[in-house]
Amino acid sequence: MARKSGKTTIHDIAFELRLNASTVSRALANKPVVSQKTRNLVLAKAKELNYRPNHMAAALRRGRSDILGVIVPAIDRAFFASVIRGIEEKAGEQGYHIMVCQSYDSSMRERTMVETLRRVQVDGILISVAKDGKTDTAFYRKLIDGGLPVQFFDNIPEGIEAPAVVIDDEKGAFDATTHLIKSGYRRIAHLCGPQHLHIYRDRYLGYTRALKEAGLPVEDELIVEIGSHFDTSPEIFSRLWERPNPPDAIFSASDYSAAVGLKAALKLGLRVPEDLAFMGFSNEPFTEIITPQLSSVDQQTLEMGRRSAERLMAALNNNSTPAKTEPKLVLLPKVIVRESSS
Amino acid sequence: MARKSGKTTIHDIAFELRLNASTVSRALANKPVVSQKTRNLVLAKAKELNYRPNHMAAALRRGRSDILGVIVPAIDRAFFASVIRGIEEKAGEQGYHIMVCQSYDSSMRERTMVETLRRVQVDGILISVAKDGKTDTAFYRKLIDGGLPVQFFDNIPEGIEAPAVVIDDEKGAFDATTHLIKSGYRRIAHLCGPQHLHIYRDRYLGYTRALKEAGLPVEDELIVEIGSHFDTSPEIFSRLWERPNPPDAIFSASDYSAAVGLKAALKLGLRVPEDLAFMGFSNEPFTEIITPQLSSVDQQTLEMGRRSAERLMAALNNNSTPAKTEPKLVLLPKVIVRESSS
DNA sequence: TTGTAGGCGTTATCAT
DNA sequence: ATGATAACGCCTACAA
Repeated sequence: MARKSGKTTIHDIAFELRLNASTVSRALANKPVVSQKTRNLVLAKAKELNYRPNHMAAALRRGRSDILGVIVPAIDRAFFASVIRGIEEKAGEQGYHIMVCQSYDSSMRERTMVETLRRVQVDGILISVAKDGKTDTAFYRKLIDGGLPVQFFDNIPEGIEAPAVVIDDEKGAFDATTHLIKSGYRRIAHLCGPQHLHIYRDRYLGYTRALKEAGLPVEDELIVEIGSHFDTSPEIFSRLWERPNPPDAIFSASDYSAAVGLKAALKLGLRVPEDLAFMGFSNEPFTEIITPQLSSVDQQTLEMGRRSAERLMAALNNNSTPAKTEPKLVLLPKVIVRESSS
Repeated sequence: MARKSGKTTIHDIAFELRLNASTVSRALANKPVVSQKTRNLVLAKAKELNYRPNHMAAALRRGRSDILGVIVPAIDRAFFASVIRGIEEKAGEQGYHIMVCQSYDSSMRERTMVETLRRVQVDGILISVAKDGKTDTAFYRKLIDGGLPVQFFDNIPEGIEAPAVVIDDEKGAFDATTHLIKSGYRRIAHLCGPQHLHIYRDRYLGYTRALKEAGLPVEDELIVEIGSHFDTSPEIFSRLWERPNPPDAIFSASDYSAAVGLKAALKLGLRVPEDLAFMGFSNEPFTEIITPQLSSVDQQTLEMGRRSAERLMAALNNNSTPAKTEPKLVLLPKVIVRESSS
């Protein structure tokens, strides 16, 4: 039994062994100085008393918490859930814990969360920036200059030198569009996301570059902007289809919009992919499940999480800003060809 | 400027104001004793020095961390991602943080995670138990008796009195099956999950009860066990279909298996739901997106997360074991009728 | 209303 | 190889 009623501390162990707390601390920390005999005694007594180290006390003393903060717009979006999994995996391997927050795509809330995480003394923060277009670049610049290790991923603040892990949206879109062209499609429409976000702009650029490199015209009337990632109004599709010269393929910046379009097409009696091909973006879990399966662009979410965590932790160990030399790591997306564009 | 180079502490504020740290502490904590004048001074200086409270230090002193541990099999499964969102929402509202861990459905790892979370001094733990059938009931009994507030949700350990939030799987299955019966289907097959898990056993029981109450026979050959939640081998479906007297509806304990079966049915030229109806379980995001849309049973995931968090925090505030009086909260699932069973 | 002092549990720096 | 002591930053009796 420990002396007091509460939890066992190193003092309890020391007391019972007629040792000093510091010796116990050293023994537990496996410092080479302590004698083998003492170490065994301590270890045995620790087990006997059901000792459980108080991580917070140690953290306070050492000045590091071994906790990483993670801020994403929403935990329950497949993309982020997967990235977080990757982060947790890698963090766990190195004895770090993660504390997850949601910004709900509000930049203001995001800043609040950053402050909150700092109070909790996280050693560093991983952020996928809120997509409300109100990112305060100055805030993040100050943050980084202030010495807090920050690692961005996915959607990153523009005009700022900061470590980041992103995927090459431009190349993903380029590859996807090129695949459609090589499959024989010529009038390829594009459902593009809000252009104030670089990820959607890049997808748009990849799309147009693919057309140009293939000698195909870029036609404005084949390009439709969708409200958001989750814009699923069938009207978008019909607007395209009711044109005199409709497209023979659709490359959407979002799997959701692609799926809705696909459904609308089937309802009209069109054959997919013979009459109309579809290509989405994100490789959402449902793409394999719908009929026909939706071709898409995989964003390497697990990898993104893993690499982000690795880089942040490396920076913490080197006691330097993350990846000062090569601040931005660009992952290569992968076109997954399925039934909708075979 | 703070005295030393590092972060500002209440001592820095006190020093500059020729006050004592305890006064600063009280002012910051909004204790009524401090004079308005002093409070204002402190607040102003705090802002000026960019003071940020060290939550860990306070936690160490007060003996509570305001951190809740969460253990789930996998963060990136839609079900858990959604529950976690609910937890984070509610926790955040009351100033709690969450620390998320994955058990990867290994009971051993789960126990390790519990230990790890305790070291970090979480105030309580929320757990959805690993589904490898190796749950160590004694471990959890000791845990709870030891005074650590634990709140289970979803998959809970059997044979143990512990606070839990679950959904009524039996009723969900009953309602789903009854819906099929009322829609005119008579030979309803069931794809059931591993029966050593109570959630799947309950679904099976609900299914059989519905048949019995409707005066329909329970036919063993219409019941097929699938390997896991994600078992998606089309053979399962064909095995059912190749019988002399095939089913006219399928109630699956998993949306994934239902979707695969649905796809196989369409490939065979069957009309859904005219020739064969489908009903899944879980209301996965993809159910709305596939064609035809899959009917399913919603599990109130967000609500489950919210209520779990609420109950745990209530227990923490009352300084009592969570919901001693009504340990198990049962949420009601909801049948969502879509095209596959209209 | 404010100051003093002690301690939360650990670790790091001395000294022995 | 071990012990004594101080400190991490905060909170809270108790005293003034």
